[in-house]
Amino acid sequence: MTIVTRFPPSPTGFMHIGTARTGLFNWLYAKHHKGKMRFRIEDTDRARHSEAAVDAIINGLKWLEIDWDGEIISQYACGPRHTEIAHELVKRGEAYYCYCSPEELEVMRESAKTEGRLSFYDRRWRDSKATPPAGVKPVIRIKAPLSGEVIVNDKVQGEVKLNAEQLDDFIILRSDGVPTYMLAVVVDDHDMGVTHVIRGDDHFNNTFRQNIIYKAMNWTIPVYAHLPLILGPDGAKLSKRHGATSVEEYRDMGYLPEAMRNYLLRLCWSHGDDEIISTEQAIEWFDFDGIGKSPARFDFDKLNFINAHYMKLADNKRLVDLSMNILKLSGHPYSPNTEKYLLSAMDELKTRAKNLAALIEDARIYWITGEISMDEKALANYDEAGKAIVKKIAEALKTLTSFDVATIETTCKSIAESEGVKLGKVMMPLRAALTGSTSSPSLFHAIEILGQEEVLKRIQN
RNA sequence: GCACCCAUCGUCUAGCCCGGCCUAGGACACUGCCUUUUCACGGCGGUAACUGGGGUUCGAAUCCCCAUGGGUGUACCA
Repeated sequence: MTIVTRFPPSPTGFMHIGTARTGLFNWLYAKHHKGKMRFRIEDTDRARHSEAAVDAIINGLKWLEIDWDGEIISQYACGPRHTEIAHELVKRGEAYYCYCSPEELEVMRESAKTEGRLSFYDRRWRDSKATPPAGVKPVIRIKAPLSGEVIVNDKVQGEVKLNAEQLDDFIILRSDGVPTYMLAVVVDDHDMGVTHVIRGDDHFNNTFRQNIIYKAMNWTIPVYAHLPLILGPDGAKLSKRHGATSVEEYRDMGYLPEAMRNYLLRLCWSHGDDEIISTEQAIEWFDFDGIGKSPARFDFDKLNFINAHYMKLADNKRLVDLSMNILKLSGHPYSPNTEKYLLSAMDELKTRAKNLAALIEDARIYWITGEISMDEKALANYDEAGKAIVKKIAEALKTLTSFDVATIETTCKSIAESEGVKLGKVMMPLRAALTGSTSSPSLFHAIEILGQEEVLKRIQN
């Protein structure tokens, strides 16, 4: 039997980090078992629907380099089939029409609340022979079991039992004829041949309800795996106030997709002491037994560490291209030679930064143009004595006939010696003059990369 | 409120299912030293946890119960 998982996001306008994690796990599980992952857009909410929102999800997935099998299915487009099944269920005696008004339901809901019951609908139309009220469009409700225990077998959570009293005869077809989510998911998953449902734990309670539909249709219940949720650093639901929550934000900060995958994988899943896990290894190792049961907090520090690791491994040209995008995104004016400089300096730059936005910041010496504005610390280094030293360096550099790292270094060191100061006393003013800051990559390298003419011009300014 | 789930360093986790090998391991973060033209990187160290209380047992992080804390769900949303 081929294993079929699914990725069913609802188009909200961006791709949440939790959605990405679920997608990754579905993808890894399918890959591990040489199965397939289907892609379905849960676009039944027409009010919120937009093509741009769908694109955001697709782009997010593509950026993460997660692929899927077959066409993208629109849940909305499957509406007629959902309706058909709803009526089929009525025909089979597994569902029925309910003519309750919103007011009636509100009364039931209130009394359920005061009595501390979870289910509230009193099933008054379940086996009613009464004449339906005129002019009322009914909903269709499923017949939930009246007593006993309902059991969900979950690959992560284990066997979970629920008393049938907790279950309502929930609505599967609204009065306007639009199917509900509960019905649509089951029908789509069945029609798409989904064998394994891997999703967030927030869906767990739905599972009991969805199984009622599976049973009523006599369909095979899929294997379930409910993943613990990803929380914010403070343990509360991950939201915007914690910082970036969408994958595109991480992309734009210059995180690498392979790093994102590795980090997300390690939330709620482990393989012994392994931390750095390539996608190939992940596919080989991924299975349900490595998934933990408790929710995990999103930790930006660890993501940074993982990203820094993958940046060191990444191809220089690729990093230059990505950095240029980020530089453009930042809106800073930059030197026309930036790309060339970055390529020469990338070996060093990529070992220093946690992400590409930080890399660009660190690499300012390679892109700044015009007058350099110094920060406070730089200014302190660029005092009268500093200025004098920088002037001396400029004069010395001017006379060099060979402009390489070794010669530049020797030149600077001999100036320090003749001045009777430590090398730092020479380099810091120069750094201030060249970068406007007190931290930068190795100046010897940078000076070589920029070239004699450019460096002298900058010192002049 | 009710229902379900979870509970090891600040964080991610190993160990738990099949009690002794656990004076609880790894990683991030933090921190000390080394390296160093700055800031980083890197190398070598350090601090730091079994939520509490009852059982069961010769023995419990590991099994059971209760408490507490946290999460999720409770729609004619998805």
